[in-house]
Amino acid sequence: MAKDAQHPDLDEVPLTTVLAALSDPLRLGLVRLLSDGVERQWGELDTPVAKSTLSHHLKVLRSSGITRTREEGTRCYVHLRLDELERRFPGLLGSVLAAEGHGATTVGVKPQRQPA
Amino acid sequence: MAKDAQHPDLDEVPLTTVLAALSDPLRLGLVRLLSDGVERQWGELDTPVAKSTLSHHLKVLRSSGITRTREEGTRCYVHLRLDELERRFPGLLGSVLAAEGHGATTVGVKPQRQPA
DNA sequence: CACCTTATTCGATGTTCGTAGAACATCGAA
DNA sequence: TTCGATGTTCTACGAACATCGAATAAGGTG
Repeated sequence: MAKDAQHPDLDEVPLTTVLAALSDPLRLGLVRLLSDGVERQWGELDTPVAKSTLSHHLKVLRSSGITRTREEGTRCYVHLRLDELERRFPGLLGSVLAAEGHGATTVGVKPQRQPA
Repeated sequence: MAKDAQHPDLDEVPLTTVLAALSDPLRLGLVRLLSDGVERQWGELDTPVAKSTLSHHLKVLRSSGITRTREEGTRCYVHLRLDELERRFPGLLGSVLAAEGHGATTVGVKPQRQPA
């Protein structure tokens, strides 16, 4: 992401934007995976889409204030803005994650080459 | 709606579908208006869109299991499936309605000609 | 420096969505 | 039956979106 790593102030983000971001199966899957609060690296995310597509979806999540991206060298790490989301939309993430039969794409974690 | 007034079983509806339905400003506005549990007639809904567009949005809400439509003569009435939604997605509607700065379109209630 | 890895951006494509107007179907009332 | 009110459906179109592959930029490593 780099240059335009715009992380919006959550107070500026309308609810509709967040809901739209969460209404995509892949993005919801990503959020579910990240819901444990652990920061993941791009490469760890095991999704059924092309790299560029994944990059796009992560950008959507980022620009809607759901995730935060941090870069370290060439690697990028993502994590949910859990606390902020909870303050802005109390209970939302919880009820979203609690739902069964969510149509989310299952996103796994690829064993990543440990940067020693 | 009439012929194909399909009201899906909420258990069959994926979360992503519900979120997608709620991510539109007008639809979210409709849901907010209906959140008091009161059943409203089509004509009562004061929205800034054409009749056909409103019909479309109401159809989306209906087919995603959020609202239920009842027809009486030529009039149609809508109301939220509050209890069912709560059981299926506990807390979801509450947190959605609680959010401030939702980007919802404000939907008013038109004084309706009382069918005496 | 050459090279590999990682992620972004660009161009192209096909799909879905929101919207409106016109035509149609229904029902109730005059 | 004719008219008016109410909704639905059809058709169309531009905007937005999802997707991919190729090209690009930036960091490490040898």
